[in-house]
Amino acid sequence: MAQTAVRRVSTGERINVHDKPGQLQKQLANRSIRLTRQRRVVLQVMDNASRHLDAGEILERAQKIDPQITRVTVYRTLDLLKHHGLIDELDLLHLRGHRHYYESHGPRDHIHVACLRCGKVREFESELYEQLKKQIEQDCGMEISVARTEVGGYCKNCRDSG
Amino acid sequence: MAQTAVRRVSTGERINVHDKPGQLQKQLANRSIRLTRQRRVVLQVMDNASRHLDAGEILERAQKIDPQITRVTVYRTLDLLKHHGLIDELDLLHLRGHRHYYESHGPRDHIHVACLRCGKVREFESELYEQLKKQIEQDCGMEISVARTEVGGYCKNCRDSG
DNA sequence: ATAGATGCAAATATTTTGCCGCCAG
DNA sequence: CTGGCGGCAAAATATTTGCATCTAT
Repeated sequence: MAQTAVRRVSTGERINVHDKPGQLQKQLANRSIRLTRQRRVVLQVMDNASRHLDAGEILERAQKIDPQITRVTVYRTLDLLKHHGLIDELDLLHLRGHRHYYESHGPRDHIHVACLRCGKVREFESELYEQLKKQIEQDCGMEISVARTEVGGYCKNCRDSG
Repeated sequence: MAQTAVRRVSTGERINVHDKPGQLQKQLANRSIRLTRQRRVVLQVMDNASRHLDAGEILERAQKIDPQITRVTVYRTLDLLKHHGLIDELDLLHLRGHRHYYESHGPRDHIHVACLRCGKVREFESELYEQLKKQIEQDCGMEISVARTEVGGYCKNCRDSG
């Protein structure tokens, strides 16, 4: 059996830690991308998010910090970050409609495991997953730059109570 | 135009292993779900599709068979099929905007491997993937009912020519 | 006969675009 | 200074819903 790591939050520099000053912000600076006031705010929201947010939620939080930020800017910034591979875009199997969710891209890929009944989403890392990606690279002659896995099912709790 | 839609597999990999037409129709009948004229058409389109279609494309094809079918019915039917686990919903990493694509759910899960440059999508099956899902079920106490993996990268061809 | 489907139109939701003034570098 | 960025409004897409009517079973 391969080694497993469930919900590991301390592999090196996992993000989403309030105390750490903008991991994302640094990344952008490194790439000499213009850092505007609005971008700073969106980055801050992403860096501090402890769960997956959709564009609307990101806008909400951003406006609490700086009410001037508009929806359009949020979309444009998300697009920027996405194209630089700094955030991932998920839809969590469309559990709650056709929204898209965003999370800052950690150092290691993880799988999103969602309960179709209670909606809880759990993150899962596995050596097996890394192996699978290597296999794909070899067998398909591919250089993988993004990988996304989303799994839906019923958690123990929901099976018992329903 | 006749309904001679032959299943062409562009990636060299086998796609829908259910060679018999009307696999979906049967499934619905088995579940004693009302089979209307419109549903038959949408099912036929899905069964004969050789590539992933979005809602608009499904509507187009359906209307070629029966012009009376409306967009709304397509959405409602897709929803029905989705909730019965008979089709999968993908977004192919939003390679071409935020559309959603649908494919009839074969007997075995496969991974979608897309080239971010040329856009070619290949399907990939692996025992490793099956193991990974088992691992998730065990470690998370989950009963998995849907699993979706989409991978993006650059294929050999594009790396060489780019 | 009747629960459930469809069609139509309109409402929602979500994301993108054109244009112009403004600001970070 | 200046080219990229943000704001505004409106457009383009995408999806859902209310309601009257029709139909598969």
